[in-house]
Amino acid sequence: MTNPQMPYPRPIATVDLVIVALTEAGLEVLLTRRDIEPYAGEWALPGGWIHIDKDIDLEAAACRVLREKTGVETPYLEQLETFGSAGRDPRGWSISVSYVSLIATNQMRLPAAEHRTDVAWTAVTDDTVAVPLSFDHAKIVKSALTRLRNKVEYSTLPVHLLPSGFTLTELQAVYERILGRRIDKSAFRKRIAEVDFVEPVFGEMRRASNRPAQIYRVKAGRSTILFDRTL
Amino acid sequence: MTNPQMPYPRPIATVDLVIVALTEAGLEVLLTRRDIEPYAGEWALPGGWIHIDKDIDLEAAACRVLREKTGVETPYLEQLETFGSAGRDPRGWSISVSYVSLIATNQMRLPAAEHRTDVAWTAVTDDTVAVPLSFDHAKIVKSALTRLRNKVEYSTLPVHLLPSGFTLTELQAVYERILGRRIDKSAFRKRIAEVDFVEPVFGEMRRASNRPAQIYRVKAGRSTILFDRTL
DNA sequence: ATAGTTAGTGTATTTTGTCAACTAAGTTAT
DNA sequence: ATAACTTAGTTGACAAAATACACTAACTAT
Repeated sequence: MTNPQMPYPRPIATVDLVIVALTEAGLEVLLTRRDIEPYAGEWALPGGWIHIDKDIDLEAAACRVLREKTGVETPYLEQLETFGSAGRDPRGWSISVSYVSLIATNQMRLPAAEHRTDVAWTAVTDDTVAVPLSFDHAKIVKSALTRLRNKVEYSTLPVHLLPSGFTLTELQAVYERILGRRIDKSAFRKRIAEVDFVEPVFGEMRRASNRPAQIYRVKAGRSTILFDRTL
Repeated sequence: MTNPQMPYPRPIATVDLVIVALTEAGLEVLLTRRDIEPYAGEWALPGGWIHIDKDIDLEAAACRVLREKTGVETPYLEQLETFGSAGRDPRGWSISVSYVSLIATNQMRLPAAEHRTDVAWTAVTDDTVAVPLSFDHAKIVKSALTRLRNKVEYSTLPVHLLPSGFTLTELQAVYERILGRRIDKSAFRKRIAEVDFVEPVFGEMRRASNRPAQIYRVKAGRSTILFDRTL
């Protein structure tokens, strides 16, 4: 820093979001089609420039992007990793602060309604989406899903992928689908009880042609808790 | 993004480093005294603007700062968290991409030689340094040390705080000092053997007035490995 | 009633962690 | 020389925890 009064040229600064939901098909990521250059017409993560006049901080910028794309107001939002280099954007040296957001499918004001071709949920396999992505967004997606899978192993994070009322069997199924392996029912319930982050909603039951299941909700303020050990 | 061809005003972009070493006194963090406004004369984390003409990417910028301050060339360097807001720097909306670096005390070309008053190692207690820090750097230090302590629990990360040859007892002592609790010798050695990341340097022994101890080194390419379970 | 299905719990077995003792190999004091 | 001391490194008994698997419960459909 020889003379910082003389301003250095500044890099481009953006936030990009990996918005994840779990559907029947598996994990899906929300993508948008770019309407301007560079990469016009191609798929990219929802994101945008930081508006230094409107956004009070990074998280506010990420929230704004999320609201604009999905209408979700109070999501699970976590900073992921920051990518910055001379080459990742043809317009010049750029920084992307990336965030992961988990949302329950039913929480959205359907941003990907059938007739829209500029927003789409895209299935993820092997931490990769099926379509090619602009910039280094494929790397960001991979980073997000690696982090997600690791964290699921020792946290209550998957509740954010479910609606507010759910059964323990449903919760277990979310863990199993993300981890890609079976979990023992009794071990799973023991762990959930220890962590003490859900409570039964008395009277509310999920009914089917079998024994009804108790419906649970997250205890106030305990939505993300880390386990001592892995599942 | 209404018209991104018209450039938005860009935030200030910097990298800041939490450089950690372990001395007899405990964990210490390297601080520098600022020579220019804002906060001239006060302590801050080593850091600097991203030079978009010289730095190829964020990690290169962090490496440059580390080299300038400590002379260390091949450190353990890990991206931590990115802080950005309208208010954290009086000069305007600014982004700080923070990194943690672990270095062995003896690896440095003494940046904090006795006669220098602009660089200093400062003891950490309770994830806080003893002196007040500029900007939001106290928050960055806290974030770094929280991450460090968590990660020590399930990774081989502490080797980076030791010189290249070390005994298992020395390695265990590093874990114990960071975690602040005793670890059972036999359990510790079992875990280290399982992870298989160190190997004995045959013939080299640490000698004292007792039974000599085998000296170990990190196996090539296995310097940072995660455990299945916690220590 | 009975069969079928999923919810929810209990238990035996195996695995893992804890604690403490033990042997090993050197130095130092007598 | 030898006994005392110190730290290195290993072993085994016991307690605690994870795992697998079976069992009981509560409903619907036939």
